[in-house]
Amino acid sequence: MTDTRWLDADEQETWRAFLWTSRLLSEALDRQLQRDSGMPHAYYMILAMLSESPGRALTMTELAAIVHSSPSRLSHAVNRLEEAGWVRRSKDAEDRRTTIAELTDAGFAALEEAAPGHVAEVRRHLFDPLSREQMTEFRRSLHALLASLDPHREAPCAEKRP
Amino acid sequence: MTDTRWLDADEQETWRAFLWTSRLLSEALDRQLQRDSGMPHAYYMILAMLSESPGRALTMTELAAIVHSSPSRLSHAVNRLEEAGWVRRSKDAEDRRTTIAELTDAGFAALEEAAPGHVAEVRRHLFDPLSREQMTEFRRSLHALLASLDPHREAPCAEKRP
DNA sequence: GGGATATGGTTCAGATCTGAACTTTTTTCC
DNA sequence: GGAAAAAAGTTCAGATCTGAACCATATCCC
Repeated sequence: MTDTRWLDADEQETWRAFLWTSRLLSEALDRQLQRDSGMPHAYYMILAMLSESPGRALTMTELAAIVHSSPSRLSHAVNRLEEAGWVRRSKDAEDRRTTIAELTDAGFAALEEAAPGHVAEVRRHLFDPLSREQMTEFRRSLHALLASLDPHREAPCAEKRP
Repeated sequence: MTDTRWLDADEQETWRAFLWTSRLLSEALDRQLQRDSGMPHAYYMILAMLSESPGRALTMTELAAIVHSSPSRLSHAVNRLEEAGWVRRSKDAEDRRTTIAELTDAGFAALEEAAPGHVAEVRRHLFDPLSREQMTEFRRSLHALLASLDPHREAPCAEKRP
């Protein structure tokens, strides 16, 4: 770090716009979900990812990777979801180290109840303001950023190669 | 909410890419700042915004607006920053309700120490992966999103009208 | 076989964040 | 002038998150 190359005006502006956009969006989603369904966005994601999995179940490690959570955070979150009756833990018979988290029927119902409002909020803030071409170009840029942020491509939003 | 319009494949992909990008970026910044300077990004922002203000001081309300923090969160954060000796609180003589937060010399020094590494991280993850044209287009999209997320334009990254 | 290492998860301690309640001071408005 | 409302912050209680330490099981490799 000999000689810092500071951000010029356009870069500053872009950086702050990105910061504000991501914070405002995640706050809007959290507020909507908390208000209408009594769960933070992180918990919604857990339910959603489980619901898309075969058998509506995943090991804790798989689930942590998909929702990008630390083992610790996920463990706490699943504790709450289990208290709510939305997820059930069980031990794997093959490998007794691993814990399987399974979406309960009540959890699936809660997710179905929450989804429409959540999707509407995402659409309202993320897609309604952008034209289709803008969205495509925007996604291209995000994938370029992901290449740097996630060099091993662990994120479950792999770039589709044409 | 009669009939939900779900996200199509491209929208799903865009939405997940955005989620991952913003989370990975904010984690990368937090990790770098915590490791090299012992502060989370939110605290860095407070120091940075104070340093750019006349007299390196702002009222708590002004500061909360600029860094987009709730009054409560800001109050907690300034407690920590005061314990670290980086910020000093004082009462306004005119309006005895308001508290003024002022960056100390030690706080300014800590900021100067932290800035190069932080800027390098932002540049590395946000600007190196994008061409200049991509960045400009990306910023345009962000401003379109901000129009919906921040209808009263409270964010300090006002769209420049040509 | 059996110790060293790796893997899967949880727990612990502590930091941060959230929303609501509260205190103090100022402004508004008869 | 004085009660009611607003504004500025703080504090309280509780939720969530973080990183490190920890336990249990499984795999590796002589």
